[in-house]
Amino acid sequence: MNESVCGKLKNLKIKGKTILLPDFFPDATRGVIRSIDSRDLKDAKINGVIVNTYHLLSQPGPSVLKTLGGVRNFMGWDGWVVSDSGGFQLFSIIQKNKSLGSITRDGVTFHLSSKGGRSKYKITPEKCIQIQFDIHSDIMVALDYFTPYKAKDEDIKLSVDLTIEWGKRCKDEFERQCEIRKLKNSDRPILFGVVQGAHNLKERERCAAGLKKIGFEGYGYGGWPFDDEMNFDLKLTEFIPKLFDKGTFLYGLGVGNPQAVVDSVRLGWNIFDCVLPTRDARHKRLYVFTKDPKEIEDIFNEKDWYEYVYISREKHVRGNSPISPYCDCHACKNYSRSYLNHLFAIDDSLAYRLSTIHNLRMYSMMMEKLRGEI
RNA sequence: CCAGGGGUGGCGGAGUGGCCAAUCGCACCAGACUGUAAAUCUGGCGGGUUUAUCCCUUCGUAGGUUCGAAUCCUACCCCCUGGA
Repeated sequence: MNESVCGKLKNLKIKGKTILLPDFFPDATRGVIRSIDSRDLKDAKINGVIVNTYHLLSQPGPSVLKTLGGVRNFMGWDGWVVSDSGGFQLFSIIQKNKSLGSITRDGVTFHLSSKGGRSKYKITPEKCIQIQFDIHSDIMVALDYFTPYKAKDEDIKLSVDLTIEWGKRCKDEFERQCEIRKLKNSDRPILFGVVQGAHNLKERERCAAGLKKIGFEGYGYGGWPFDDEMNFDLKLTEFIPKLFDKGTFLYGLGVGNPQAVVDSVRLGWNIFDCVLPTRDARHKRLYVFTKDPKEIEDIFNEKDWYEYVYISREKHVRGNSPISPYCDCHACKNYSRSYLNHLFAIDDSLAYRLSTIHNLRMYSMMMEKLRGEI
């Protein structure tokens, strides 16, 4: 374990409350963790969620969120809320289909609403921050320019240039909004910048330096954190924290599967979000510890401490045991594998709910383990 | 008993002389999913091997026609729908 970066940041104070670190916040992209509600989230010991600025801009729209007093009120959630800038999906979708939008120095224009229709949206760095204030999130993300892993050098350079430029505009707008809203220091959300640069370490370094100069309260892992073989890129994950002072708040955007989260915590990252546990749940892939997490002595150095259960397999039709004997989630406490298998077989939405609750509880237990609570 | 329709791989259901070991769907098996265009997608799914526009067995049963039959003919068995 790298003691110089690991474990330095034990908590983060925002708006007078404290986030215990590390933690994992699942993706409530559109203001909901698909198939479950805020109470389920709380019961699964989830402390925070990340919502998406672009998706919420598209629906329900900032004025609705403003009227409702922010997304927390809107979704009946009293935990932490991170708002992602929307950069990632905009860029990744435009890269898949160029007709869906365009990118200029001023911002991103996009022609697809979350309804599937063809409304037009333009997100500039300023607008991105304004909407995040309407969302009323605790942690905000500066608009960044995403590049895929295999990006060409010139694209990487452009992405770093614009990520820094937009970062500055976001930061300025952030300060302006705090002023307009007369937020005291204890009421302010925090804003972090995103380190781009793809696989190019020099560009990563340049991006980190540019962002540091602007001065954010944290920094995110941008881009696609995988190597050529689609393995989680540990080299990059280790490299980026070294570009910042010890104790800097670091956010692993889109990270990751359980092993990637554990590895990233070891390397100094503090908060994570990823669609995997919730999407996998809906896709019938459940996560289970291979032994009681209390008995995992050193999760950073152990292997095979978790595995998948493909719950719709025929072998679970008569499975009288819970998904996991080491799990205290609503699904494991009250239902058998057999029942869950049945719910999937008949396509009942309860299958998605119970599976999602379970996978999220697995993640929250993993985080408890990483915080040394169990 | 008469008339009509039909029996195809675990199931449903295409195919109606060669390109058929047989479209497709379901089920089943093995996977993928990483700041959510995703309750989605990929591959396998008769057997064998020298892995190939190869061999064997298979489209109710038994014969037949044909260079060649799931496909045509005959008989038989079974199912469905009307009628006595």
